[in-house]
Amino acid sequence: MSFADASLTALRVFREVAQRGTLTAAAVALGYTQSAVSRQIASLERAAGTRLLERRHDGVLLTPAGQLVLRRAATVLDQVDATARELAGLPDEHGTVRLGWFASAGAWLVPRALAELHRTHPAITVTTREGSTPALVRALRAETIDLALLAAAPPFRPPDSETPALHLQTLVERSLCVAVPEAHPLARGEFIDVADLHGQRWIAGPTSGEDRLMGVWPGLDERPEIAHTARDWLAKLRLIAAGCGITTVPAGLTGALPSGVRILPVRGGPREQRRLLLARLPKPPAEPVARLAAALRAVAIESDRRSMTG
Amino acid sequence: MSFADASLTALRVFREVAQRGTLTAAAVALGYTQSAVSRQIASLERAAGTRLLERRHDGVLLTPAGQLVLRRAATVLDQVDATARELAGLPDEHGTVRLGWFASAGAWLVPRALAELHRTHPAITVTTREGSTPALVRALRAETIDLALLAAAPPFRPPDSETPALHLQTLVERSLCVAVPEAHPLARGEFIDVADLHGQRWIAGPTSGEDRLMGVWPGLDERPEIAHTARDWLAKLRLIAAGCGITTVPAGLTGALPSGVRILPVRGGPREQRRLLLARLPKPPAEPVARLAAALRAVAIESDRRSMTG
DNA sequence: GCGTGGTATGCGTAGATGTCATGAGCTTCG
DNA sequence: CGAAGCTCATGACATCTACGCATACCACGC
Repeated sequence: MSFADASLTALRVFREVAQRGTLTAAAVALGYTQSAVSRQIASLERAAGTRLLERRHDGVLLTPAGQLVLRRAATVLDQVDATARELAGLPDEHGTVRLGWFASAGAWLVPRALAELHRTHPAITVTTREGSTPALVRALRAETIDLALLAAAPPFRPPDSETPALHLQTLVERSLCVAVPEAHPLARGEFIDVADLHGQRWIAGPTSGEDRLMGVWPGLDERPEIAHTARDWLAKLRLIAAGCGITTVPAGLTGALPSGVRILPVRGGPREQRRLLLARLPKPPAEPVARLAAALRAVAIESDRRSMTG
Repeated sequence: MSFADASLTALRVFREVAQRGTLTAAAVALGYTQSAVSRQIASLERAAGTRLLERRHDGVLLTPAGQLVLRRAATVLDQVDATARELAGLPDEHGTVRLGWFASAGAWLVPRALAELHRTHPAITVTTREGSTPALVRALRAETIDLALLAAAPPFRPPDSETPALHLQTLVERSLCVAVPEAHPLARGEFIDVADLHGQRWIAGPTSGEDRLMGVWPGLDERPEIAHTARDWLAKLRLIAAGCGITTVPAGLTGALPSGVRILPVRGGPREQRRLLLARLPKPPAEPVARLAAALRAVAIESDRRSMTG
């Protein structure tokens, strides 16, 4: 029994697990039961002769051997799938880029950049997926996506500590803002004082375990009143327009506002910087990947300049 | 059902079949029955949605789709096996070259070149296999060997017509010679006249179907008398030393003669040129492969020079 | 303590993957 | 021409694998 006896399905399952971070999630994604996934991993580990995953109560982590196997599995599966496409007479995927993005980038930056890219390079096809930062990072490592737009807050640590380190590029760095209804008293000025945020009703994101609470201004010295929780930006902004509360937003969202909402910077207190990062594996990107990266960069910078001056 | 559902075993079987040229031979090599191989291929073809092999009465040929799959399968299996080695803590195979050679190169050129290479580059490991020209060509295509020493006779056609064409390099081009016992009347002169070859007793190679008869001087206008057939060079030469007959030999064998045998050129009749070719896939070779190629070239040329002048 | 995440495992079944035996097609040889 | 010898294909059967289901187990948070 050696790794050479591993099966392609096992490699597929393993890649999915590495990407999802959880046997259960991988099972759902693959349409398997959790037990099937558990067994596949067990069999792969038996073939490899080592543990590939470190089991934790909140999911799994890749051991060094697991990282090795993941790298190889990714290229193996890519080869196989490319062969399948080629045999099926489908266009090969060299002109296709897979982009992952975190929720707030989808409202503004991604569509703009795709439109721009389609104008200048119509031959490039882009597929995208939304995901959380850790999900996107895992997807990058599993080579399931080629590029990821990530949000980062101080202290700006790299999003994972595995090797090789991801290639990171800061697209823009902006201050966190607050979105308020146009009719709201806070909406009268050109900025909001941090002291005025006391006692507000907040619209937060879904509380996602380890992550810090999103949507509420950080560092408030009170227990915030969460009036609503929503994941979707459009829902959140509509709730604001309806006067149901206020929430924090990245400055980049300015261009995508529905009527009835104003976005204002906050003065006083520590500056809440947020970075928009473009991440990829450190190896040199294929040409369409580089094109998309360039388009994202261009749109981000241009929109940054416009919102500074406008 | 798509090619993505193919199994690694099927790919392994397919590679072996491509390398052997026959389901039956692949089955023997793999320790399977012929029927198992047949089923595996059938299942792979079902997954691919096309025929990968053209069935012929004397074996199989790869269809264009089959060539595509072979290329991919070779890299996939290489990846998997490399992973297996790495997990097992074995040294990786980057320093290893796999060389294939046809029988008469094994007696002289190969050992000399390996000794030379070991002296100058002790870190490079070489594994070798003997094989017929078509077997070696298939092994090159299946990426089971990195380099092949081939023999070629006029009209010097490329050894296969698949794409991409193999990269071929002529190491030496020499005339076919005849080996005779020292005590033989023909051994008295410095050369043999083609007319004197009439009525001799020949030691031939095993009659291998399509191939022309080896060991007997080509173009004799009589039915030759085959006294013995032998595959092994040492056996053949010993038979000659014992006076049992004569046979044709490539000139390069001169340096590896047992006592009691003389090798002489033949005058009269058309010149029977034989080339020693070094073949590899057209992609740029890894550094150890290039080193071995250089060593083979050097030894071949040097031995050519010595036998011309000596 | 109990509900809610996670993973592991016993059990029964369906399907994949082998072997064996046989068949069908072609070439070679007597 | 017919038998032998080679090829690949295929029906019948055994076995082993890998799945789903149900359950057990463990750690965390309320």
